[in-house]
Amino acid sequence: MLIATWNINGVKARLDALLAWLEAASPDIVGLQEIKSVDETFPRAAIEALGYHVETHGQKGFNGVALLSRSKPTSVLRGLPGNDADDHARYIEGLWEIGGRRLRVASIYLPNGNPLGTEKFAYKLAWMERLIAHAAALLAEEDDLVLAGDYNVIPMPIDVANPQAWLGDALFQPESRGALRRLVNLGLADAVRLTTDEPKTYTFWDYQAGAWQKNNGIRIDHLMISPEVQDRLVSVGIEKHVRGWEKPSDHVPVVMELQA
DNA sequence: ATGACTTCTTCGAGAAGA
Repeated sequence: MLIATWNINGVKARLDALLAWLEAASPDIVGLQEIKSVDETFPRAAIEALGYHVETHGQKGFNGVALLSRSKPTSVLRGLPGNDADDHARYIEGLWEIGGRRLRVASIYLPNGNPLGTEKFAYKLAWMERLIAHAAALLAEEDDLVLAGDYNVIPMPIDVANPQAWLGDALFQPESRGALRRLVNLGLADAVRLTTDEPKTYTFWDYQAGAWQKNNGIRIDHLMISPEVQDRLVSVGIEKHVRGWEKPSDHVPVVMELQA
């Protein structure tokens, strides 16, 4: 079974790339972020034609997350619990019952948080606290759990080509990294780092200043997995070649294989 | 370097991203 995450940076601008990647990689469950679409205009028909069920949590203009899956989820949660006043579409969670097991997969678009010293950074940190609280509740269920998404956090210096350049950025602040560690310390694991300690392992390259050509990247898209899923982990791959496609997203998919 | 790109708003320049 293949589970993936991809910040697609606009599902309508990226539809051809999405369809091509779904056909090539044939994932079973995909969490998308930054669909930049409302639910009504999400291009679901073209995706359904490839055999996927589509669940969206959209928003006008920016943000927005979705779950694509070979089988229909038995339930779906839209929005991260813990603050009814938060109207950003950044969280969708599905529950599947497959082969007698219960599997939860969330698609997460964690706030960017820049610039520092503004309410945007406070919102990021508060959102991370809500995510930690919700993850703790989910882990207590002891079902298979995957928190997949664009975390907008660089975990460690090894995960960035030029650490010095990010010292003043919300993605690399001690508070952001500490909150990510506290999420992991609940019992989740970063699937990429369970399988490789290779440096220069990135998931995002800026459109600007030739970042892709220079491999000036960062690793911010993560598959965070519960102990039950860790036990079934076979392999993890970063679909780096997708960044070289025509009209690419600035992020690439991250995929893991689990034992059936 | 308040830059550089890119998408979305919706037809033009601004917001947002990372």
